[in-house]
Amino acid sequence: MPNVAPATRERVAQAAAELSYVASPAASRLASGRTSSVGVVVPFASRWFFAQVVVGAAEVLRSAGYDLLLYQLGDEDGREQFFERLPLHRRVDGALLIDVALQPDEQARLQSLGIPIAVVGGAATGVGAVGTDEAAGVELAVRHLSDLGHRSMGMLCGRPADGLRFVVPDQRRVAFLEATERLSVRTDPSWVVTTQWGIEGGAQAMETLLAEASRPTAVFAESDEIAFGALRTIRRAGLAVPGDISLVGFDDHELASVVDLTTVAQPVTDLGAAAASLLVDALDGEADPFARVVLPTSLVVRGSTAPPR
Amino acid sequence: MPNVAPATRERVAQAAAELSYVASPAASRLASGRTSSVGVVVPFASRWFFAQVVVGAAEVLRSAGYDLLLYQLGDEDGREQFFERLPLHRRVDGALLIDVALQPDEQARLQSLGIPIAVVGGAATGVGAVGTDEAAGVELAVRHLSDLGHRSMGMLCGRPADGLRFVVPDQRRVAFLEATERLSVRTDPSWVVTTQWGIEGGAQAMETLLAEASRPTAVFAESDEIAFGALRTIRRAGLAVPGDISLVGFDDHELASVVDLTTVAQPVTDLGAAAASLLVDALDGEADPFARVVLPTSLVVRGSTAPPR
DNA sequence: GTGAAAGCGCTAACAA
DNA sequence: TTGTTAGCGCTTTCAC
Repeated sequence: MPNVAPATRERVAQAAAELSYVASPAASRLASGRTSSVGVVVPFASRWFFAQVVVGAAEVLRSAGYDLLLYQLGDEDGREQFFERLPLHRRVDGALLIDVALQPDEQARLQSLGIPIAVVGGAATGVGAVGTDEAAGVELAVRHLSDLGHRSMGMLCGRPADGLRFVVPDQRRVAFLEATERLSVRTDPSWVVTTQWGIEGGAQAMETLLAEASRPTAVFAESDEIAFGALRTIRRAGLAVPGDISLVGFDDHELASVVDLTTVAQPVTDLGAAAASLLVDALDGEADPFARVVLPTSLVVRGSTAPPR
Repeated sequence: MPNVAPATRERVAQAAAELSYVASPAASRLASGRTSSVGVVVPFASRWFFAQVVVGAAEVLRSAGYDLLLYQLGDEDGREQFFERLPLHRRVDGALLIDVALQPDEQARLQSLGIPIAVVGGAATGVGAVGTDEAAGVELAVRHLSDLGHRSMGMLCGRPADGLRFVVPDQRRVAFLEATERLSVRTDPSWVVTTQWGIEGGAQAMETLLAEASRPTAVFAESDEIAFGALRTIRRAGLAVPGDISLVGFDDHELASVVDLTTVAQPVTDLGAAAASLLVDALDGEADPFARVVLPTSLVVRGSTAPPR
């Protein structure tokens, strides 16, 4: 309605507001084919990293006028069901996957939705992708320890329960092996232990490592949560951090400061915001829907690292 | 289609599955007036407690066939906008509010949606409500300390940033005062310090408490996250836990075991699941939509409490 | 019990 | 430009 006096327009808008009239989303969706909502898919909604990313995405989506439909994959069964039933079908205009390593068939299934897709972590083709510079971050950790004088290092890697696949863990393990080699730091296959993701996993992994005949003077944990578990094991074993073992994590979890953990910080909320922006731009047809964004990491030195004895 | 041979019915279903046909949600919504989705409203999606509750709710909602629309209030501005614009309007069949202390006008606004509502934490009338037995939980903490021989106790309370209102903090503070009185434990207004919610808030609150001329031998923190911050301050002040001060938290946060914190555990995920069930039942017209569920707490004794010196 | 038809409340294409 | 109309794809009601 272009030719309407501003005053009239204002009054109409006001009346609408007072009656709290809003166009029926259902009718609008049916007629236009647009849902004004995007699906955000996470393996586990409660894990710190995912929750942070969701927050970043939520803010961007809200101000762009999109509703946020949250889907939690959960265990392997849930994951299969998700890709089989595709509950996003016809319900969202776009999808945002957080740290879900897409198998080829899963990706094909997803593409069959015919909607723009963005991912955080991982690098599927044909989708927008944002992530942190994993290799650089890992190098930051290894170099820090190396600079302190550590010549032998181990690593604690996480493998999710129930066979769920992620992509970031592999990237970090590979980066660790490359960085140690580049810096001529000694490591050993028996010092790179993989267990279940999370605190309990980290605790177990460190138990395994401590049970080895020899052990490194420093340990890099793939995530702060794994490091937290490792910390618990080390302390319960009567050893001191950093006296007996230096420990570095990855994430800069909000509790890292409480346990005085040196860690590689990544801009977690920004990851979600960036991915959501990518998606929103793609939905507006305003941008390369297959863009790739890499965010930087930084080292936060706290009290869990020191020169070796 | 009642009179269809089972075999035929099966074949049709299979064909539908193969073509991955699903009824258009938009059309279905428009025709039926039902959206098959519920709105879940949280102050901050990334805080541990809220994320846990959302997970509990998500699982129940998913298996009941409801989509989960996530709304994050954020700061006071966001909250006002939410209640003014009511973005849930005509988009959801029901709403689940997590720890949002409803002002009378806000509740009225919400009721104007004309949909079933359930809340976690707090006890608005005319809605389904689930919560933990706050008073009993606080008593558990105070009694534990009292049993250890502590005759003086302080408390660290959280006040959210930006004037956002919650209801649970007040309940816990009142319960603390009642419990200490009942057990003849000494406390003091200057020992009950309220600051911003969270780790940093807890750290500050403990600084304030340590600056007092006299101080209690034990401290109860309203939440584990506040306790984590307090722990950091105590350690940085060169004091020992539990040597100099005993500390008890509330929640049984997944990291409580890492810092060896004695705490009052509450079934966080169950809260979300119970509230979601309440809502689903109300939507099915199968239950009292104003039901009230109270879940129990339990004491988890770890290493942050001991008899006073 | 079965099938046809009339909306649900918008959007978009079209005619005026 | 502006107003009109034909769907969008279901659900539900109402004849049959």
